[in-house]
Amino acid sequence: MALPKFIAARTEEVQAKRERRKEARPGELLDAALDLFVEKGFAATRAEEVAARAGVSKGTLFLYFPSKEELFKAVVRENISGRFAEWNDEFQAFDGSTADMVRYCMRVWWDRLGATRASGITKLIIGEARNFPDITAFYQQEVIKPAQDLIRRILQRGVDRGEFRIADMDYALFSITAPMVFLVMMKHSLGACMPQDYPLDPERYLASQVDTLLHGLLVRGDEKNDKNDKNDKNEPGEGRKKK
Amino acid sequence: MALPKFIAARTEEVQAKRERRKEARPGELLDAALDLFVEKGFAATRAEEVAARAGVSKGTLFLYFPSKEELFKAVVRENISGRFAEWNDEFQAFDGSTADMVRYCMRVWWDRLGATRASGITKLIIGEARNFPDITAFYQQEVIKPAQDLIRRILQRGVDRGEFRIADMDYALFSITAPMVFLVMMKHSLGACMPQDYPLDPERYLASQVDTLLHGLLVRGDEKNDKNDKNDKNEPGEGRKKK
Amino acid sequence: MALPKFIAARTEEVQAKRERRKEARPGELLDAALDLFVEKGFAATRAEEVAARAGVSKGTLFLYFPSKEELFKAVVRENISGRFAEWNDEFQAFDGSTADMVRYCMRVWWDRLGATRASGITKLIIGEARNFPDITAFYQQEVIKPAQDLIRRILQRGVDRGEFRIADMDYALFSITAPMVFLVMMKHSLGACMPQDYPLDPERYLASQVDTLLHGLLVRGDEKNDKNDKNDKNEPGEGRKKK
Amino acid sequence: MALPKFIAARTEEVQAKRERRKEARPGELLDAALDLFVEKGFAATRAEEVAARAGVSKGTLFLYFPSKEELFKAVVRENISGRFAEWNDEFQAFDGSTADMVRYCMRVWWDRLGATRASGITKLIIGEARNFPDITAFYQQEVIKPAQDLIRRILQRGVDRGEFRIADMDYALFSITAPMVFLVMMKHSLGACMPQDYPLDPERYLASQVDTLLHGLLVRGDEKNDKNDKNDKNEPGEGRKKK
DNA sequence: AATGAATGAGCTTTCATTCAT
DNA sequence: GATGAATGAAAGCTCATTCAT
Repeated sequence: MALPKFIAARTEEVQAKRERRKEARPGELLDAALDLFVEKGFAATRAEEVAARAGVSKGTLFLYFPSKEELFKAVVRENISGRFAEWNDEFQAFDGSTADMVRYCMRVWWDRLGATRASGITKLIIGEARNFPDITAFYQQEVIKPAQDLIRRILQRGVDRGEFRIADMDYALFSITAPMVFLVMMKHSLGACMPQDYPLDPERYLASQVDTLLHGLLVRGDEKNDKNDKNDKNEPGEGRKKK
Repeated sequence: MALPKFIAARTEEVQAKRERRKEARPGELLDAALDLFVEKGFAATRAEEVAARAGVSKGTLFLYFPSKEELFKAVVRENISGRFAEWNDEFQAFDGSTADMVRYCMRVWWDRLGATRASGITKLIIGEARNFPDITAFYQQEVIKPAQDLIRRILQRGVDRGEFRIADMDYALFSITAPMVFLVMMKHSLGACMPQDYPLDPERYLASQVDTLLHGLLVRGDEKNDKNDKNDKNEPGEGRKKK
Repeated sequence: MALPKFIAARTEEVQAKRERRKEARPGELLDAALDLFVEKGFAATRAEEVAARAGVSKGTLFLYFPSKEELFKAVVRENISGRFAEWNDEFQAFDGSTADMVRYCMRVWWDRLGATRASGITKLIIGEARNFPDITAFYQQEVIKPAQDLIRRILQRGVDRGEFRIADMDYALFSITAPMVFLVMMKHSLGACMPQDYPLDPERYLASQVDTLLHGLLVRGDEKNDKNDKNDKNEPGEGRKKK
Repeated sequence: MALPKFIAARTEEVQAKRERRKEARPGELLDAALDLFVEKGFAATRAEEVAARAGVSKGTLFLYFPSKEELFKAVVRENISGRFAEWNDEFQAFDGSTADMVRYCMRVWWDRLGATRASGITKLIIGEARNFPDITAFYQQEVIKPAQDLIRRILQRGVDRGEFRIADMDYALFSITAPMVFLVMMKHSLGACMPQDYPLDPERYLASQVDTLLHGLLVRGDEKNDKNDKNDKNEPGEGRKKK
């Protein structure tokens, strides 16, 4: 009898929220956390702000994730490492030339990671790796190692099939990751430091880097072979000039 | 009305400190600050730790620099922006081919910045630009703009002398800075994330990037010209294969 | 990544505190703050001490008030400026002679402000106005101006009804506020400097000051009118009809 | 031989300073300290600022005064308590009516203290007495007590000579000091809080307060006597013979 | 006598995490 | 499950005072 109108008024609203509770909560929190971690970095992201952006209270955040660090790990798993299995399968099933496989790899990386918010995590790691050794170790094991293994397998396939000639596998790996790192830096941080808008078109940049790389990697005699392979269905051809 | 909490018989120790008073202090503090800023970033570096590393107390730091932000700016001036004048003069006086000038520029950058601790400041800026707008603005004005102007002048010289053919100056600038940024990331952060030590030889990496770039920039007919210019006295030639 | 430093078995104590949560907190903090601001002044009052006196921790204070300055403003609003509306209404409804209105005003001021802890805020402002311009501006706008306007309206009513003859309104205002200020100084500060207890009876002092003032303000012909309204000098009679 | 020109250049300048050293130093420091204490209060006045204003270094200040508190006491002695002996003699030698003596007292106070910077010390004491018990005790003993004794002697003289009729000596004292305190508050603090410039003429205010007081104090039969002595209300007559 | 570099306790404010409801 | 009030360690900066020169 005391505050019936007030309680009644809140009931519907609360009801509405209950609908998407339990299962939705962690996802909303991870989503908010990704935004904020990418925007501010790990240390500067406040737990309360994550909760607020997810529409829940601070307490609820810690109900789902025992600490800010665990929240971060969950964000990484959700957005990056959790997908390696799928990608591994995808590349396992790939049956074009290895040159196309490399091109496809680059493109998939850009479409599914590089161009998304998730790439900001790389920037975050670069900035804060040394301050959070646990996170660094986690990232190293859950992201960097699998990614390198994946790329390494691709390159090794090229070698095994006589398509690639690779003197130093580590150096080759690095030639593939370097442009990725650079693009991500531009996108998430350096771009903001530039006086004018940088006219960097990520897809063209990546394509040109890949081509440069391939012409160094490819066994010379096979070069024309590569050209012929280019139109396979997985990678419909790079001939575009713009965009 | 604070009371002296210690009567102290550390006379000798204090004596030793007085020796290198006033002139030495700011330098020692800047040195310690550079170390810590590079290691931990701006936000995570505690003023007291800087002071401790310089062998003084918290209060002494603020005797020389009115705030952490001013300390950071002083570090940047000391290690980067304060040197642009000298570099500008150096390039003003350069009279070889512009291709050699670009090679020389890259090499000078690596020797005097990239290979030193100061390059860590770039990593710091990448990680924290968005959280400290004042610092970003300062860095943008004191470092990025002068650096771009310097490089732009070099490229323009190439164009004016008929050596270079440049369609888009901004894009050309970016082709020069990209490898710098990438190297710095590897050195200060990603390297620590790598399972094995990356076998990246910075000087070879830079040289190869420059060559790739030049063969795109150079006016075709002048290409042999460039080859001839290579032996100018300022930068006696890049023909080395290793290291 | 702070760690809980205590596991704490103070359950009962905590229980008791939760009882009067949220609604009670701000009031308790304002109460403690008023005590300490009056006792020590603004600058010398430590936030932690306010919190401790309110029975909460340092952090809790800043949960309710974003800064020490805002805490102070809230204290002023709670104890002084928030009451002007009510007082304005009260005087709007007054329908005795304006002389009685002045006496009533003095008495109300003493009963509701002068005699309470809140009057110590005046002492604080006197001592620290020059060191905290923001606070001074706030106090000037939220307290001094409304108070002067209120008194000015009373005096103007006397003039409009032919009861008072006032040459200089500002000077007249000052004649009313001077004894208030003096009493407050005695109560909160000078009294503590006096060797013996000062035998100052505030109510008698105020009544005598008012009478002196009125005999100067009153239009001579009305003087006997006024005389009729008042019964004794300690208790000057409250001819008001309403409220 | 090392820096002869530099040393020579400084010599003259230093020489000039030596001229007024030793004796002048404490006076300059007291002068600067009075300014700053009055402007900012005791706690908020920084020792270094006092030294700077006196043209010496921080260390020198503590060479002459062992602590900020002692500096303050010295300021009080220099500007207030050190003068009581002289004033006592002056009043000892006075041989006009006691009414004139009271008027003279008020005027002398205003001319030599109230109207000078030194009156700001009263404001300072009001604001900070409770925070600095040592200072309060000192002020109480060195200023308030002598001042009260002086006034008390004057009033007692009036009683002894049959000029005054005083029921309660403490209350009478207070009637004399109240206007002094009020004027000082207006001058040093409240004035700054007032929206418009207050039209308070200190000398008229004091004269009128004294007259009001005297007509209450004076034995009725002597009243006409007193009337004869005074000429106009702005300048209430200086019946004193000496000095 | 004079200097000023050095000190460190002390103050306001922030924020991850806890826990009674 | 969800909440949000409460905590307290930690960080930047100030300033009276000391003391070797």
